[in-house]
Amino acid sequence: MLTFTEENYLKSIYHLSGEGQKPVLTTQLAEGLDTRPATVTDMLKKLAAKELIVYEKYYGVELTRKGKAEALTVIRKHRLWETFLVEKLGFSWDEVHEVAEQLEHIRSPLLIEKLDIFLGRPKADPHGHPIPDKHGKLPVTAQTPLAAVAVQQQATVRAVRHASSVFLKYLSKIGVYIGASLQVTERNAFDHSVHIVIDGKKKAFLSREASENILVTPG
Amino acid sequence: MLTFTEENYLKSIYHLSGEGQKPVLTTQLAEGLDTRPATVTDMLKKLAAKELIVYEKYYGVELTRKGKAEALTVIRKHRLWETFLVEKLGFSWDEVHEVAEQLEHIRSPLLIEKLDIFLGRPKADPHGHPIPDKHGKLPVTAQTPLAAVAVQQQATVRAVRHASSVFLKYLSKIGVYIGASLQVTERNAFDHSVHIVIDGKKKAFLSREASENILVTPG
DNA sequence: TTAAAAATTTAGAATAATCTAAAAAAAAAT
DNA sequence: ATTTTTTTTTAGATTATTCTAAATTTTTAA
Repeated sequence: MLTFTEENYLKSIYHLSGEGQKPVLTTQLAEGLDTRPATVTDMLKKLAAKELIVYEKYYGVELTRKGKAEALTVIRKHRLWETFLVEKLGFSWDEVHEVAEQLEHIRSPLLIEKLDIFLGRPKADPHGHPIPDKHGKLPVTAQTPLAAVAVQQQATVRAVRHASSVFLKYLSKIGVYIGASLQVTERNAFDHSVHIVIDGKKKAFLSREASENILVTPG
Repeated sequence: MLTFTEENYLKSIYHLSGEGQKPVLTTQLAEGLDTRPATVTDMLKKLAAKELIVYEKYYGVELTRKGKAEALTVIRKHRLWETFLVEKLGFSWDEVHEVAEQLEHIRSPLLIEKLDIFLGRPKADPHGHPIPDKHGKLPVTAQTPLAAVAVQQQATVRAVRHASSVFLKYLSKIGVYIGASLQVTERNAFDHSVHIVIDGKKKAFLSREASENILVTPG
């Protein structure tokens, strides 16, 4: 059985590797987990001994099939709890992360199954992030950043990339939400900032950085 | 800030002392927390240093005002979560304890407040145990064990004393539940076992031990 | 009231997770 | 192709929780 710390390492490795594509470096993990590289090295040895990761000294770390499955279970729990907090308890999307970081470690397969049913087997959390099913399968989605949408094109908001509290609060303030219909009315050639119209009514201005972090589908 | 272990000690001291009446002994705690007396002694020193308990060597331990407040917060969370699991997720009353033991340690006053509202500010959990309000105040109830109810008297089930899984399953099987109307039709003078009628329909037989653990109000 | 039994504490050690400082390896730059 | 810089690992400690075994204190019983 894994400790909370071990689960956090696996989750962090999963995210930093880009769903398990590229190897993750010690310093990246130290940064992401707000700890020291030496601490990370110690933990990597432990996770490798448990066959949850493949760890090659000085090179980096990758998840094994087993490690990836554990990571996806934690991510599933995190996203289901976030959905619960917003849909049922009335949290706003910028308030849920810290609480879900705690709830994701609760151990009870029955609880997660019942929660999933209670929520209507949601496919995505309040930030639009896909919820893995109980076998760790992720729904595939073809989303593009708003930054890549051509002027005059219509698009629907599906997710946000980095769900930091300040970014989410900012989006709420200007009227951007999951499901909103956006049209890019103008793109500044100099800094790639854009003017948008939300739901055919509200106008807003977004920096390139902001538009990179809003994921949409055409139409 | 308290660790999970510290919270469990405070909760255990609260329960074993009978809501803070009598001092609790080292061995009692070791028994209740499934650990060794030596371990308990170590932790008691730590809790005393934090002024959560008054600890007198060889004599026993009592909660301070601060310790009692912490214990009641954990108990509040435990009972709210149990209520959620039964009322919203469809758990049965014998399945909730272990999960609530984990959930009770989640730290978020906002979460607890929102959960309390979502559940309609319940006064008791699925076992009939009173839920302290956010200030640690417990609703007072005048409940008596079924063992003390006279023959032919009518009574309503309000709570169970020891909510062990086997006992709860057994009660469900014979048809006893919180809110059920009971009548004691016969009491055996030898072993104090009783015959009861549930809701004027179902008949059942209960040992003295079982009837000691069912709490009722007259009528 | 003294001896035996039970309960409790102390001493010393183990495991997990963390740290700082020093050493070693890899990458970047001259 | 060296030297310098950066990254990573190792070595050695620290804190929290737990344990066993030995010592001590309290309680019970002869």
